[in-house]
Amino acid sequence: MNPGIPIPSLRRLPLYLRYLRAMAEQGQAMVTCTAIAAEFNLDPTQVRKDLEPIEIPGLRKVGYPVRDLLRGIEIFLGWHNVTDAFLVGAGHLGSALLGYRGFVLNGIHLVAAFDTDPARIGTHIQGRPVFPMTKMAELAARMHVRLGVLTVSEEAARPAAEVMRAAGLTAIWNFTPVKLALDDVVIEAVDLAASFAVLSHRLTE
Amino acid sequence: MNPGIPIPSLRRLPLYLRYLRAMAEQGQAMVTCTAIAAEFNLDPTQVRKDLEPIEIPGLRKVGYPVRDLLRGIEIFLGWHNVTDAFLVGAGHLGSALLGYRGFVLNGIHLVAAFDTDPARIGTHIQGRPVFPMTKMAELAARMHVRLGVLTVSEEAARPAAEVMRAAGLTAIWNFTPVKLALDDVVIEAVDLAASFAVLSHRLTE
DNA sequence: TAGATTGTTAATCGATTAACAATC
DNA sequence: TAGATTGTTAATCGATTAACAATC
Repeated sequence: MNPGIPIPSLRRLPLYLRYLRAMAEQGQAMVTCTAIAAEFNLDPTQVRKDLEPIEIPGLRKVGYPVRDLLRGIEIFLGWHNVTDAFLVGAGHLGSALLGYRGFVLNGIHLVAAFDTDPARIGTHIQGRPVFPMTKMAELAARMHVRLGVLTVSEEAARPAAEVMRAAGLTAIWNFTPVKLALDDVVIEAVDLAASFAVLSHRLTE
Repeated sequence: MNPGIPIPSLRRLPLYLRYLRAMAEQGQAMVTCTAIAAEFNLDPTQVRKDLEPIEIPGLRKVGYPVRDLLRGIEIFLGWHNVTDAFLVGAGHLGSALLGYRGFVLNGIHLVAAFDTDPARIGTHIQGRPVFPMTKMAELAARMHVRLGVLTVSEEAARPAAEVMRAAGLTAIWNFTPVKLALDDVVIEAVDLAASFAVLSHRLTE
């Protein structure tokens, strides 16, 4: 029924959020679409369209209230509360993500890691315990975790995703190059190869 | 004049390439758009449109020659030769990327890392030497490197990008959350926040 | 031949951009 | 009031999807 916000708009919201946080930090009370658009080289009308679903009314001639808009975006994205998440695959990339402090600004908190490697199981990485995959279902239920960040190798991606589904996780943030599709699980991929393809092609021109 | 390939098509090519490599591995000689489309849940017509700029003619009723198409995509993306690249920022994420073996399939070879931290400079990470930022220009010229992978912290992003530009790099693959824009430098961002926004919003529904 | 697939043109859909009214 | 900005509708643009001709 409701067509919802366009994906491109959704992807731009974190950009605006970062800017608004900087403005709030500086004590600025109001901000215009023109200013936001100039910052990111966008069309002011596009910014206004993007902000429409947030439903924070602007003041004509003045702009939008920084704090309200900031809060509105956080709530719209579900970033106002921190969501606990599991990390699946405690290799190089997984360990890097465990160490990334910026996640809390996006409402993510990695509470535990899972791996198949006996050498890693039982250790702590960046202060988070590493469990065997077999413990996932029990811990997901006990800790009410429904989001998993998948950072295993290409070969391990499909079986690991299946374990995550079986453990009751309902969302997977997929960092592997494998295109996953599972019933009843929301999957979003960070596609490094796609991004690099765009860069590479522009370099060959 | 030439409108060029659409970005969405470009981003799908690595997907097809992976599939074609798997097919070639299995010794399959021909592949149809229908099969590729089924694999990735896409429209067969879309796959055909995406493959059009590769200019490898298909055979009606039979499909496309796997090896030719595979090679065609590699050449189209510039992935048939390995491009040497610098890693800028040898922290958690940078170290993870240094350890990622899949890059060679995308034609990237990280030959050296750069950092400002004296504790890291002079060491090796994943077999690659870590140099001070001040050495970048000299080494870029000597090694003919023009691509940089930026994995520094948010705060360090702009100055680091400026050093890269000054060192003569012409392309930056930006893993920081900062939106960069530099004259004469092609920049492509891996936007984790944008990706997570899509996932988060779907979870709030 | 009949059927499946490529190749290509047309129609549709959705996002971006332009135009402009409302108004503080 | 005049000018700047929001809010909204219309036009444009580009990508996706549908239709169909060509042909192996």
